[in-house]
Amino acid sequence: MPTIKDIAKQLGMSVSTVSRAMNNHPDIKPETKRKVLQVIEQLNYTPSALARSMIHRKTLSVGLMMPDISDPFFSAMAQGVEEVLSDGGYQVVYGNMSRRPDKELRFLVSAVERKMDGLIVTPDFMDEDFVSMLKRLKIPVVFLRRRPHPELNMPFVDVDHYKGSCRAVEYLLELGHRRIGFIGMPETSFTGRERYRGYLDTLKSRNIPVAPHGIVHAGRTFKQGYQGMEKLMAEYSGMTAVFAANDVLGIGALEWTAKHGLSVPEQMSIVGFDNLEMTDLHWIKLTTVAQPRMEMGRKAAELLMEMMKEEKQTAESILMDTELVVRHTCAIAREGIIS
Amino acid sequence: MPTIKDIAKQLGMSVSTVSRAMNNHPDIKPETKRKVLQVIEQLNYTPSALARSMIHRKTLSVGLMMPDISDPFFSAMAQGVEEVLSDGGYQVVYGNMSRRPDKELRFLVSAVERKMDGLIVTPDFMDEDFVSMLKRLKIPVVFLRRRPHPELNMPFVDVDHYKGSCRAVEYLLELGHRRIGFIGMPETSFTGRERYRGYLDTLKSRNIPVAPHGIVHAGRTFKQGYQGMEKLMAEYSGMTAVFAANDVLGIGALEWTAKHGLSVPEQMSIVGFDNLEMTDLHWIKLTTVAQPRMEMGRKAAELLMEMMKEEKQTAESILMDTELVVRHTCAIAREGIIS
DNA sequence: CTGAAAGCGCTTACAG
DNA sequence: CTGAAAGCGCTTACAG
Repeated sequence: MPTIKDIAKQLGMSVSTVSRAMNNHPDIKPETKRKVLQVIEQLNYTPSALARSMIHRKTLSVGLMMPDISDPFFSAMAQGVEEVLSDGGYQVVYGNMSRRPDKELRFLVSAVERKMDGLIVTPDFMDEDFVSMLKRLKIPVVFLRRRPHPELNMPFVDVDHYKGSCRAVEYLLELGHRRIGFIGMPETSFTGRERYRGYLDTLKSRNIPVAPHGIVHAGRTFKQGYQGMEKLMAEYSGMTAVFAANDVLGIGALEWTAKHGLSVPEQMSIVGFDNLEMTDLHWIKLTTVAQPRMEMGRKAAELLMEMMKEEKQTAESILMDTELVVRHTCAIAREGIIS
Repeated sequence: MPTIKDIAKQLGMSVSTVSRAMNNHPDIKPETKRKVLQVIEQLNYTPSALARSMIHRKTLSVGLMMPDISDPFFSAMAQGVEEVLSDGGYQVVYGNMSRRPDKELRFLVSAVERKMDGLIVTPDFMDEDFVSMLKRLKIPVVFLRRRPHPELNMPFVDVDHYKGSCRAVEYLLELGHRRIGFIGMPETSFTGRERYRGYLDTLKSRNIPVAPHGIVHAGRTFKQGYQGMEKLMAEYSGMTAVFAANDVLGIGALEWTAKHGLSVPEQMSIVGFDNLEMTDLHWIKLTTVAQPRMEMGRKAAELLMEMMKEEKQTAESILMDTELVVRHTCAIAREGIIS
């Protein structure tokens, strides 16, 4: 690969002149510039971004830390991030954490070694090491679909899980349901807790008793949703509706009803959360709460670009709204208001 | 951020000594090394990968060009790539092409500017510019789920679409089907053509006439699969089975049967291709052809690492096998052998 | 074992 | 307008 020296030698000029020609500096004779550009073209020369980065003290690269890119939820966000960043001239260096804490740390180290200009992170483990590592980072960081540790003065972009969850439960209440079961994600996750809180608070605000037997913290898989539904059916008598804290659980619950001949929505209403692609399949048509996935990624990227441009370490967080997507898994409660 | 000079100054040593201490060079007094490491720790110094890369002439980064990361098919491959590369000490710089030719070109330019050590590419557009750009690249490149242009002496990792497709059609033949419809992807794609060829050749090899009305080149979406099925049902009389060239089309076809009360597999057998997650859903259970998605990504990464290590520009391509996954959408032809 | 010097491929004041 | 020189943050022969 030719270097700037080769170009200069070929032309019998100094490297400074060649440099000026490529960076369209005003102090250069048009004729000279033309000649330089021609030789550059001819020799197929591409300037080294490494050398430039050393001088300019920026690399035009940003790191994107994702738990699991093969999860459609994250890949949509990643796409949003990539689109706006690449339009802004940045390269995204993507790291798949496979939900392992050591990889998260390693990624941060790599980010400082490689002098990345900014970071968008969706960490699963915010332990001490991670937080302290982040604290001494000198570059802008935005959290995506995660909330930063309180000690970290960093912005986030997320959806209002609590509000979305309240809306889902309200919808069931509007349909006349009173005995509403809950199939939740692990309580260890922030998201899981927020959605659970929405369920609880909405029932309480309407003075509807919360039934301990109506709540199961199942997990994240189809199977766990299925088992959760099974448990609720066995233990929560009179239940006419279920709020599943995410679509995968909701679909698992639907599988249970399909296998056991319980008709949805006639005998059982079900609402999910996330609006995954597959919820719109003909056989599923799950009523659910949509999150603007790609849009979140975009917003995070825009926020980061702004921070990088203005060299700010923080900015206003963005809490986005969810939307209830009504499909075919909910109906008016047959027994009317039982209370 | 401190530099190596700061460390040296702090210790009253030369930068060479500091450098030797970090790179565990043998020519250094253990005591000195200890001191250096201590100050490094204390000042929280991280050496610049940029500076190192300039000297070593490698960046330990590789580019990954993907058409659309939000497609579960590609995201699984990307994950496989990322896993082995990051274990090998490489950073993957991921580029989402959004199926746009200009982005593909830009990505290649960026790869040479940034001195990436290697490239894994899944291009959608292999036009002249792209090929000539690739031809003058001095770094190893492996094609993933794509075949390189014949002028390019580069290896690929892909699945044998033709064979997989033959197997699917053979399976239907074994079940006694003779009038087998085909819902295909666009003929412009290599994959689409290969799978089509498998269908054609298998029928021919059994001396089964190929019915022009039994073939529709639908597209890639659920809707196009649905419409494709509709067309076949209207035009290809006596059809008892359908081979859909990918799962999305197959599911679209299934939606048609479900809506029109045609029972599967009793009245109609359907086989897909890809083994997407959702094909295993309770309501779908589509018999299909599985590709080792993550494994393909892994293999491509391993191939590339080998090429980078041995500074070879090419290597043996890898053609992986598919596997027929039998689920619930196929049954023995009711009419038996019509022929 | 340690330090001074050259060099990786550029850019940018500073002279002229 | 152009060139020589210094410098970005490192590593690596080369002396000593």
